[in-house]
Amino acid sequence: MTEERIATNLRKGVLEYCVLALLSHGEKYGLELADDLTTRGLIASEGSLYPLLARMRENGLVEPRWDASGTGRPRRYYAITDDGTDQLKAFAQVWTSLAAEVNALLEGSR
Amino acid sequence: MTEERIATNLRKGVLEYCVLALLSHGEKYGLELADDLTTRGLIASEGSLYPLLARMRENGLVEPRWDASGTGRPRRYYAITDDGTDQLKAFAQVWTSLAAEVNALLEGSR
DNA sequence: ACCGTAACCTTGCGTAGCAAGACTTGCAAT
DNA sequence: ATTGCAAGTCTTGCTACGCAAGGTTACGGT
Repeated sequence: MTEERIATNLRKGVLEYCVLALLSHGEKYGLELADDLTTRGLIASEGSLYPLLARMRENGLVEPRWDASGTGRPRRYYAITDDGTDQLKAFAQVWTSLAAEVNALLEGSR
Repeated sequence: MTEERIATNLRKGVLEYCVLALLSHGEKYGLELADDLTTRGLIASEGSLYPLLARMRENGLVEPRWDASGTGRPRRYYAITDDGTDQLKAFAQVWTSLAAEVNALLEGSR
């Protein structure tokens, strides 16, 4: 309950870059990303991911590609773009310094 | 520009607990908190802090006290409550595991 | 024909940070 | 006295994002 609320707000702003980090290893499709992120505790449902992927597509951070070669419904594979890679680097810097500040505060409060 | 947008979203959900952590050392008043948090890069302006303090007050996480003994305008000092201390502990756990996941992803993407 | 399931996407909602500025109070200089 | 300034508190309007729930498309098994 209360911990879910905490986690929900923590995820804001982190998720987008976790997707980029995952894609930096190679392309993945939607549900594959969703399952991975759910396992890691970074999303609560697909409802967070698909709107996010749409935004990232519009902003040119990822490049989608339909693949209907397999069986079942066609999958949409996403690859990271150069812009996405740049954003990922920028995020890593901001994250590192913010995480350091938060850790310092938490350390000090014990 | 872009880094500010990144930081803005990262701050969501972190700020409330950074305030609790700061108050766990002893009570502080509004602008004192604001200056400290600004220095640490955790808020961009007081506009984030005062509404947050109002929410935390309503939720019983902090206990305010007017102090007009000194010089200048009266200050409103905030102290952390038992509920606030509990929330801070809960946050520390959620934060630690989420930060570990994010760090793992960033490590892996290099 | 029907159902389950994988995969994709949409809608409506609540929440939280932010910029900008309003309001109040005390003090100091003219 | 009056003006100006700075410290301090709070409000308004905006935007962005995660989420739950549900809807859609395509295939395979019975």
